[in-house]
Amino acid sequence: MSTLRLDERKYMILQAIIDDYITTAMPVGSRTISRKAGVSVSPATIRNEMSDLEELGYLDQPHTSAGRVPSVKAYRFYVDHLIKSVRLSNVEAERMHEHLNQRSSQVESVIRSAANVLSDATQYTSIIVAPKLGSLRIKHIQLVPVAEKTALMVIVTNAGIVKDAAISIPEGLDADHLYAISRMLTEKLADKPLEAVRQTFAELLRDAEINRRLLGEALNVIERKLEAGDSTDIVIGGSANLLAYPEYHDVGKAKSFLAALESRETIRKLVTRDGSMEINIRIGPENGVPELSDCSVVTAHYAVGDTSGGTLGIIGPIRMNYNRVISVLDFMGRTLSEVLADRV
Amino acid sequence: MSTLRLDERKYMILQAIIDDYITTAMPVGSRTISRKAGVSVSPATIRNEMSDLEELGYLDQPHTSAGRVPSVKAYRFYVDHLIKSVRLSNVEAERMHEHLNQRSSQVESVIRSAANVLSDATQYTSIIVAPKLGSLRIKHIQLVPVAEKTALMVIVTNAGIVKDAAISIPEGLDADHLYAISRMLTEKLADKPLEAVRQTFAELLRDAEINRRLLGEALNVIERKLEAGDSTDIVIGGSANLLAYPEYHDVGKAKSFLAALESRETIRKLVTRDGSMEINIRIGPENGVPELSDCSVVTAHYAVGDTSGGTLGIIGPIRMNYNRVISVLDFMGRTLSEVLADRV
DNA sequence: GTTAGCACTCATTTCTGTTGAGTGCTAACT
DNA sequence: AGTTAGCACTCAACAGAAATGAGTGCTAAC
Repeated sequence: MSTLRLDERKYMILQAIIDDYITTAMPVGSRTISRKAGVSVSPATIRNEMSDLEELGYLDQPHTSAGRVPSVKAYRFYVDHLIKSVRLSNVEAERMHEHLNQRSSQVESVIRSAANVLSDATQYTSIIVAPKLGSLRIKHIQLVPVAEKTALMVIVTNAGIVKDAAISIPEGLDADHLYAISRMLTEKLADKPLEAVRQTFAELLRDAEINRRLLGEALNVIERKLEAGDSTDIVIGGSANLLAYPEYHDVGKAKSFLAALESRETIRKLVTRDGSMEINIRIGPENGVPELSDCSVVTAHYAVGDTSGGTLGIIGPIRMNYNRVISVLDFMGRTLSEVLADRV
Repeated sequence: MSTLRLDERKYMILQAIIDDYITTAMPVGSRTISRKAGVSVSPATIRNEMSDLEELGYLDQPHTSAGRVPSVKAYRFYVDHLIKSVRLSNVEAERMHEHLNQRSSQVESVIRSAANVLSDATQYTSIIVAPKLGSLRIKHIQLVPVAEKTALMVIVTNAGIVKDAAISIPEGLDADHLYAISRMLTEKLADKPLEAVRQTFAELLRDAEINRRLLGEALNVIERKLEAGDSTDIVIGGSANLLAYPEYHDVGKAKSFLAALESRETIRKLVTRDGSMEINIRIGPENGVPELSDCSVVTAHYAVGDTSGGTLGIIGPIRMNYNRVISVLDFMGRTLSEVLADRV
């Protein structure tokens, strides 16, 4: 017996099976495929091919007398070789663009609408991570006393993103002192990227005149806030969308999916991307979160200015419409970058 | 036939039925009640009483041969007359307290954990609205240029809450000007409540030296941000929790519930409270949101300092455990006020 | 006023056969 | 050698039918 290989016809059949399964969620039988336009062989022949594809690991059979279902390996092959980029219709592109633009120019709010647009357009669940602030620059720092021994440190960056954190005030520093320190920090740190900030701090700490406790705490806050984007900056849209699909008609599954979505930690793991590929696709177990091993995650990237950016993504059933999702993400990534560009 | 009245025994039976239905979600039959401790009459007698209660509108019968189910009117009566406040166990109170305290002192983050604690403790869905800022005081205002013609206006209030909004810069104002204006605004507005702010602005606008366009826009932003708490300040916890209850085993219902939760507008309507009652209970249709007419909403209030505060609430099935929910909300309201107190 | 007894209702469960989509294999055909 | 028709076989899904049982309402006795 000769070694099985994926010839031209097997490609075609595999693609037909996946396409059909993506829209119907039902195991695909040989007749269905042979009836398809462009296929001119009998069901029996298809069956033989299917049998080969199964042996090769591209198809699974739920039980003897059901049709075939694509395996994870099949989807992997599909997105690697069979994806054809679909252009969005102009009218749809227009509508998405509009939805993003009409809102206030606050970054937070743009991202929130983007999540809605994304989940509406795909009918899956969308995830958007606010821009990572690492390579952004500080515009302004202000220490504002809010209580006896507590001040609020407010950091404004060039992308118009504001971060704040409580910081404790050492003995003997009054409001005027804080004000002076704010001015000094703003002056020294303005327009510097994070790496330079650290160095500047090192220099400042050598200066005996300045309160070290306060400075240390301040640096700490800046690093924490700007480097490892903290937990407030993830927006999820359309979490209920997936319930429309038959794979979630089991309430138990629906519940565990939604519960997983509630953990910021899980989401963060999901959208952490390996490569710097334009579009990142993780199919089923590939996403690394066991609770979501029957979901696929597709992520893309958007830019804020040319220094930094964030991630946008879609999470849906493994049999998701990858073609469409990729097109939408690609378009949205660009649109988002565009809309946020004038914020920098 | 004498007019039907709710006598002592009917009270008891009604309460028993509601208690049972709350835990089992199954129509309650006469045998079940007569077997209960403290009841010493036969099922037949209970049936007669039930029949009366049904005529009075407190019970419904899904179909002839099923047990009885409490009506909305019954729940109303229950919460108005039959509620007995349950004290939380010390160990539980302790645990909740701990969960709130161990987190960072950022208001946002405290509220986020509070939502989680609340939904965990009740196993329903929790909603927390960040403090309304109306009666808070401004601590600091800073205009930070972020782009050619755009500045970010950052407002820090005494509760340590930071609000920001983009604002356009009129021609001919450079960074130094903005800085001066920030100083001036901070000086004039610091520690003033919103009502006084409006007046101060009126005075400032009379002063010809100051740029009116900018001031007008600034006032606008302040009012919008501080008065009608904007859409970013609602946190929802445990939205998946309700799926565990049989009333949501129908995926359609689950979906429409979750979809309703996604609309900030809907939520805002839900937590807008009529009276200034300590605890506000709206049963089923009483909550005013048709999509959620089979949910009950219980809300309470927490304080930030003694000037202002926010709302915390629970949304769950009509047959929710009101006793427990009320206790938890009451405790959490106090705890939250306590935790946030040192922020002012 | 209370309760036992009984006929009746009706959702739920269980069992049964039936249907039909689909497979795998074999033998004939090109 | 690859393709296809034919056929026996598998198995989930559907549809009744019968059994179950929780529950009611009514009546008559206590």
